[in-house]
Amino acid sequence: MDLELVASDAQEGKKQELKLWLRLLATTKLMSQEIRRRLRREFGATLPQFDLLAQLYREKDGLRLGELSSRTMVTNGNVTGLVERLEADGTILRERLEDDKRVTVARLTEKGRSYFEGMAEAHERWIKEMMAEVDPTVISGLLTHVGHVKESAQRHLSDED
Amino acid sequence: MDLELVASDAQEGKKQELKLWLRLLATTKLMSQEIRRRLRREFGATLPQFDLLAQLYREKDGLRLGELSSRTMVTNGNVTGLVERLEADGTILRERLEDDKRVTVARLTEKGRSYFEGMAEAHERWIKEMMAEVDPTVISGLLTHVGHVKESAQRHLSDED
DNA sequence: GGCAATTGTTTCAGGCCTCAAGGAAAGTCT
DNA sequence: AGACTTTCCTTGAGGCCTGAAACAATTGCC
Repeated sequence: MDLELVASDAQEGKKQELKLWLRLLATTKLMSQEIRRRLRREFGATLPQFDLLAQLYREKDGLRLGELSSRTMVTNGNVTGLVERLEADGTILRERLEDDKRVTVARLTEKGRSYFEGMAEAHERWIKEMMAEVDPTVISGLLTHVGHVKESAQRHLSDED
Repeated sequence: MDLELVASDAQEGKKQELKLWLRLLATTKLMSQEIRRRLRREFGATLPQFDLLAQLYREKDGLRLGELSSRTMVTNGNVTGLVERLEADGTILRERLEDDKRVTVARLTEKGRSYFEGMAEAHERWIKEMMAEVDPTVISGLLTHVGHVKESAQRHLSDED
């Protein structure tokens, strides 16, 4: 094609990032609303709870609240409340360390363990169902490219961490 | 490579959708936390407010709350509160229609208009900055492929709409 | 016209979320 | 030891979010 088209492409391309961002946002919002709805209906759970339980599931010895907070990208203050509610209905428990009485460790109970397994199985099924019409090649392409976006974003945060 | 590898690839591929989902979620969470932080610091605004204002910006005659709700993917009840707060600090105003007194229309004020323009300019800059290290080709590939994911998800919701 | 169903918004309870400020335990410095 | 600083968690105010129930105005049906 000619220079004119290249030029207009370049201009058109200027807002590509913004469009991508809006589309990413809309897509994850759509999907998480659906997941939320189903978690609620079928398990009486919320997405943040599911997320938190998933972290505890793979750590038999439990995690300190601070670790939980950074792994789930949820603020400390918020973890406190989440953990309180989950402890109240017996899916996890919480105890202070003897060595260092500042830290609290949360751990899945047996009940919590099997409860989570049921949810995880359903959750994975739902995701596959929602992405059913997307070509597997496209999926793995997205996996690496979304990874690039994440890494780029990570390097451009206000304060480093 | 041989059959074994193909087979193991196929097995490996089984959780690709789940991985992609988690990565999408983590990426948008990371980016929106950053955007939120900056909107707050530099404009005293929140992301949902920005989103809502963006919709009103392109509709000079305003929008009914129901329209706002579906365009921003925010529930009706939530729109009520958002609109109340935005009206309180004078960026939008709200009025009932004469023809149909059930409907309320929200519209940007002049103040709101220029306030939003400032934010929008910064917002776009931030997005480009965060995606700076991603190849433009990759960006446009993502744009279409994330679109596929969205469409697929849209066709697999519990209740149709 | 009068009653029922529908549409558009608000209200409410419960949970999520952030930032900022508080308190308690452990480490550090002199 | 006593005072400073840091680490880990909790609290509190303000806002976002959902689903369900309440209300009000409009439309449809007889």
